[in-house]
Amino acid sequence: MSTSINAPYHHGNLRRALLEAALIILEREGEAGLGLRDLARAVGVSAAAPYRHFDGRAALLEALAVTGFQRFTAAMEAIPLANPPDLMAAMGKTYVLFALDNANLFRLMFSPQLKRTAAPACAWPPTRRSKPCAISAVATPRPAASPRSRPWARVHGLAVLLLDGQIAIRAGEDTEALIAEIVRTSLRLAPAILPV
Amino acid sequence: MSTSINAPYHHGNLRRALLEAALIILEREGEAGLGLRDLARAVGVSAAAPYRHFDGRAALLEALAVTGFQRFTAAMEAIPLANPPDLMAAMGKTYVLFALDNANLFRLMFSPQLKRTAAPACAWPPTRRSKPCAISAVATPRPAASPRSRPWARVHGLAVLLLDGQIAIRAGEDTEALIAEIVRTSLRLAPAILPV
DNA sequence: ACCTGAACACCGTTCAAGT
DNA sequence: ACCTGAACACCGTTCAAGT
Repeated sequence: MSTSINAPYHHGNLRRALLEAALIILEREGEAGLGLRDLARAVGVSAAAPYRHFDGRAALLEALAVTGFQRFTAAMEAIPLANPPDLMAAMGKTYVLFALDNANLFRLMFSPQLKRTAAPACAWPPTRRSKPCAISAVATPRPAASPRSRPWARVHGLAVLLLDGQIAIRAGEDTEALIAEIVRTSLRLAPAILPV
Repeated sequence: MSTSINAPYHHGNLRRALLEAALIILEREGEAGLGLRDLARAVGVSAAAPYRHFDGRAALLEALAVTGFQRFTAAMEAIPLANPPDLMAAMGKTYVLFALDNANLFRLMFSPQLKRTAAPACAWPPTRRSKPCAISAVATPRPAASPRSRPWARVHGLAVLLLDGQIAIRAGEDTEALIAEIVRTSLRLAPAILPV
């Protein structure tokens, strides 16, 4: 019986189990509270076991960030497929809600302490040219980093302001509607009027 | 001779020495790289000595944040006294430049992991009513946390975007001028047009 | 190939003891 | 009153050894 419980870890899915447990701990305790030994304990494995799958704590954090960017990109790329009446507003809303729903993961994704060994997998907007969807029309690649060419900057700023509690949402307010309105206004004005 | 070197620490300025050294290490290594034992070593004192002056690492971090807010507030309050032609632009520029010049301290000041035991000393805009300067005309107290009532939110967002590298400044660009222009535009439009 | 156990050099924190 | 030395329970990381 104990064999059936431990069996999966001998079948190659310890890496996934570690990542899943790590995501939960990260969101509950924050990055500082995510210890490699705690993680190994949570998954029921020895303290040294994670080192078969990750080069160390920094590598684990980067792997978490990469899965974060994958989920984030997937969520953003799903929006145009639904043909919403206001595409920009819908994508901005998804952007901000992802940040609020995955606060610590989002913070980690944009943390300056990330090693970013797998650079292109740790960036938004995605740099690959293979996906010709609405994103490429809106998103500009890294090199052209002029403020004018970064329409997502405003939305990112809004997300961070909400995360930092710098913009507080009053009790009883319709969070989603408020965010949608702010995002809509920001994105509409951004290219037309504002230099950011 | 060794007496003259160690003497200051017996005269009551170990606390200040710790804070000064901590600020340097924080800016060089980031919050994660600021260890209590490293700090004690850097100041030439035993590992237990800091505990006479701070309740622990969290308390030291909060003390750092408090001095950060003090310096920040002082810098901001100095602007109106100089009677600049465009007060808002000047204050916004000071805000953003402080963030860039004290990146890790600024991040710590708004970090969600801050204990904030001394709550009013860990906030911007300052909550005290004692200083009737231009700030009180612009800054709104915490309770009224509506997006509309937070003109500093946009500037804070810009600061974080620059810190995160989400808005990159191209090589050869006039950083100060660029920031000043963005800040000026943001602050002017904020109360009039935008809901943030 | 994948995991364990024990070890190493560290932490933050506490506490008796020194001056 | 302020600091030291030694100790405690932890870390992240490494490495021989197990299966």
